[in-house]
Amino acid sequence: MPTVVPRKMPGVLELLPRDQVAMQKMLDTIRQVFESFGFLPISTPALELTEVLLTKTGGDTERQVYLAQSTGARAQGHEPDLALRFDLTVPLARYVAEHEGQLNFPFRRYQIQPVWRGEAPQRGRFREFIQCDIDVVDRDSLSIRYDAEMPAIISELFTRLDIGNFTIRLNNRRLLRGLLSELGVESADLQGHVLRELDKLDRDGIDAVARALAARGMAATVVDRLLTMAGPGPLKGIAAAEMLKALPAANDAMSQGRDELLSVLSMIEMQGTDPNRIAVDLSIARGLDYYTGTVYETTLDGHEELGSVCSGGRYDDLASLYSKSRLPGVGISIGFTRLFDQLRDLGLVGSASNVQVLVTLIDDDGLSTSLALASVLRTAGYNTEMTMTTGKLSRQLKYADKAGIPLVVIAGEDERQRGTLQLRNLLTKTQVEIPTSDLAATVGRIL
RNA sequence: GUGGCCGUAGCUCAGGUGGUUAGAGCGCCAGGUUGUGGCCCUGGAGGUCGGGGGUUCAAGUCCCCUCGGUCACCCCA
Repeated sequence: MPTVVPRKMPGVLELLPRDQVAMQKMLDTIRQVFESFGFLPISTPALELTEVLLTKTGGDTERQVYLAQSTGARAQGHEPDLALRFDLTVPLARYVAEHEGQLNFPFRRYQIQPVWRGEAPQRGRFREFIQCDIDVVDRDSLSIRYDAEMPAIISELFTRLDIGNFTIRLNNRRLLRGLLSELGVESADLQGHVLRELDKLDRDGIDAVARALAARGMAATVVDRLLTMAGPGPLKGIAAAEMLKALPAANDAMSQGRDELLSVLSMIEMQGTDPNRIAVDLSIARGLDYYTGTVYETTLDGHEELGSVCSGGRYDDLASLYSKSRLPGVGISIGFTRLFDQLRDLGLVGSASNVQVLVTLIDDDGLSTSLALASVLRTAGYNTEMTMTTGKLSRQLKYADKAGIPLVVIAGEDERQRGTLQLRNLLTKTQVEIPTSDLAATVGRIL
């Protein structure tokens, strides 16, 4: 009698095989696009030393990190010295600093791995989820041109994923900081709060944000000027450039940020990226404050409520905690698990088997024939499953149907005497009798 | 970390004011004559009503505690 209820920790996504196939296809597409832009794969261990991972003791981050230790260490009363990675950026920083001497700069890496966060799980919030990250990291300085490459990658990626139209929103944190300091919002703490409120313009509307800012102690006139400049929403093409040029260059940060954004826009145009996919939106800020320049967010048109599905930005120094070298970079990240889960809810991902053919077994005398046919199909490159025990044909067909296997091979006594087989297509409900020697070629024609 | 809602078969849920052997749909299994699936028909398996305590002649139904799930906020992917 079972005594343990089979259940898993909340906040993890576990799929049935047909959905898992769809997920892997999506991951394959992402990887192919990353590689097509010349990014190299790396993989880091799930567990990092706590002294490495938890150096930036951000209060919230620390609260969400899963600590780990061996049972032996625990029995001896030691504090956990290991922790599960909560993102891919900190491990990248450690990786680059550790292997700096052997890497080829500018270093372009992609990384597709799970991360863990001890959150209160809710819809779209997971404790274990896959991130797909790319970053370009260089020593001393990194050209602004790399900032323009990111939207090209995002655009190619979401076009290939074929899940509808999307908008890549750009902003520049330097510009925002300059704007805030021009408005007298100087403290980094207050700036952080203001940027987070600005980020909510989309969701909460201008009035709610104005009230929230006023509650932070900002004067009404300042709030008004801020929302006038940052609040016109996403602007595309000429309108975006004109809006930027009309901004007052009140300080160095503002003019530098604005120039960076303008040059990114001009590079994007040169690359031939679809201009309808690109918008400038001065309200996006990204929560993380290690971004220093360009920032990106991507939303799916018509599904803005999902939030950003691909975000990133430019940072001044990736690994200041681990290395004396100055390592500026720019990168983007896809919260893949959330994206996949939401797309599945919206019915935007398919579900299929990766098994292409089922070879049935009608009677034991046909065992060697069926085994040979399955072998022929596999040699020809088709994913083939074979039924190993005889059973009613109706059951074998039902099995294939339920499993999502499109083709079924039937070779009973009659067919064997004729040197033929039945090839049934479950999708079209059609069936042809063909010579056994034609099997691979016929399957190839159908699939 | 703060606050709201919910816990009855594998899943989604019914079960007025407490009262005989707790139900439905879907799913699952087996049949509907010998080798053709998704439809239909018949039959079957499956629940100590999250757990513990209390009130009562009697509790899935009322009260308390506890565990679990879920949503919003915070923060984020």
